[in-house]
Amino acid sequence: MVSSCQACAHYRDSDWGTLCASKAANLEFAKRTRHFLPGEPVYHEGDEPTGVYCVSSGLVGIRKVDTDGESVLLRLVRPGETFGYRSLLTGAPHGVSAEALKEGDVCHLPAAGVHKMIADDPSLMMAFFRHLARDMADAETKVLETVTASCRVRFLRLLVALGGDADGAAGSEVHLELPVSRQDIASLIGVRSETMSRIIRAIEDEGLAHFKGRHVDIPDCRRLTEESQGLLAA
Amino acid sequence: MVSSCQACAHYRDSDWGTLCASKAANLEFAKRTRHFLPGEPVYHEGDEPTGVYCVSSGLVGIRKVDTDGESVLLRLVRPGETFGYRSLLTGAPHGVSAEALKEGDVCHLPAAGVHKMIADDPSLMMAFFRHLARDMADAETKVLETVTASCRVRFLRLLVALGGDADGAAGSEVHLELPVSRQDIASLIGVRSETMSRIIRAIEDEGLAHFKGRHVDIPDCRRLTEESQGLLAA
DNA sequence: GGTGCAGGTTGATTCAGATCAATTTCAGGT
DNA sequence: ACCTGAAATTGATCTGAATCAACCTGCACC
Repeated sequence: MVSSCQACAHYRDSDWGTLCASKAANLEFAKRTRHFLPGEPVYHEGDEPTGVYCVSSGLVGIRKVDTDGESVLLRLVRPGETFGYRSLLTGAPHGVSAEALKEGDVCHLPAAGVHKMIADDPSLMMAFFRHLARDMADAETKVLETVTASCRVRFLRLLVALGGDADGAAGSEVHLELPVSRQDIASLIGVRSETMSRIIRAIEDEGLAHFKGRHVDIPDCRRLTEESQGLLAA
Repeated sequence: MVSSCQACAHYRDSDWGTLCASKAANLEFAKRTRHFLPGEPVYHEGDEPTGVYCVSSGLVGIRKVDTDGESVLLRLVRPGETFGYRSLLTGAPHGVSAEALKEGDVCHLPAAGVHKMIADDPSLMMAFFRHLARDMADAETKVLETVTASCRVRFLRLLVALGGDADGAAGSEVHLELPVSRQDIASLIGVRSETMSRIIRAIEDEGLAHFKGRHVDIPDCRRLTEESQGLLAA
């Protein structure tokens, strides 16, 4: 039942993409794939690292919880993406928790194999560094936005980000799917779910986008992008 | 006028501490130390990386600016700490800016030398990874706090962090020095300077701490720590 | 078909912190 | 000492988002 990592659709641009085939053999060794249902935890904050994880299918969320139970969804981990490598490589307990947000498969690569591969091929360490650097840049942007931008703008920016590389042609229509529940979207931009409802209502009323379940229709992609830059002019 | 890095008081627990002496010789080679006055920029967001920097004395601030000019002080870089390595190693332009917050010296180590040292000794790469991992953990904590904690609590936590490893003995008195202006402290916790004034006033009135310029006296360290955990009970 | 329940919506109200505006304090320069 | 400009304080007011409280869904399960 174990499918090869190298056969994975995302293999080439994953963190493992630069490993030469012979060394990548370690990937398969001792790999364990487990099926997760929405809400199931992969690991908790404070757990000791046992290896790294790679999303095969579905969606994983990285969450951090405050002392008083309040939590924020820090980021999403998509298929092909590796996570949990930070704690493994520093040896510190996990500082965040990971949970399945959608049903899917997550692979677990035990510590020993990962350490061996890193020793064999320094490019892997570099790949993890790059990955972490990208996440760090996102985190920094998030801190800035949380402090300076209104929740409306933060949500619009999220939509633009989810819309991906849609060309910015004026009037171009884009369609996208929210990857998670509205509650989780709210947690992702750091607002209450009630507020999330209201934001969506307002955007709907303005005709900026149309929401139906997790379905989003954006009639004018350009206009959305402009508004997401912040509403300076009245 | 160039003093040796290995003679630096912070050398051993810096990112360079694990380099063996012979390899560390590259550190001195081509190193340039420059004096900075408060407010002077080290590099700007968008600049191409030219090497890494190490704070010899003084204090450096890492800042990120929004499209509309609003900015946040993301973190402080203290003497002995290296910064700017992220962009150098990923090859991407700087995503944040760095500026001197206090007068002092900052060393610049050109790209070539750094790459050579990393090639010679993989432990250096690992040290940078650890450093980045720590910063990432801090950034994640900051995101969570900004969303869930009041600005009062955020400030108290900053005080506790600045107080460092003061033992938690009840009633223990601690004295500390704010490293930067109140404006910058405000920017660090993501509030307006007016709000900062009011927070300090309130804390002063409660007798939690006494402020005089950058001088802070904390009569009961334990109490401060408790309050910084969030004010659950009324 | 109900029944339970998580996910989502809507309204009324409150409140933390921003904003606007006016001073006051303080450090540096001449 | 005096002048100047930046840093800090203070007050009045406004507002975005949280909070509290119902009330709708749709959908899994008996």
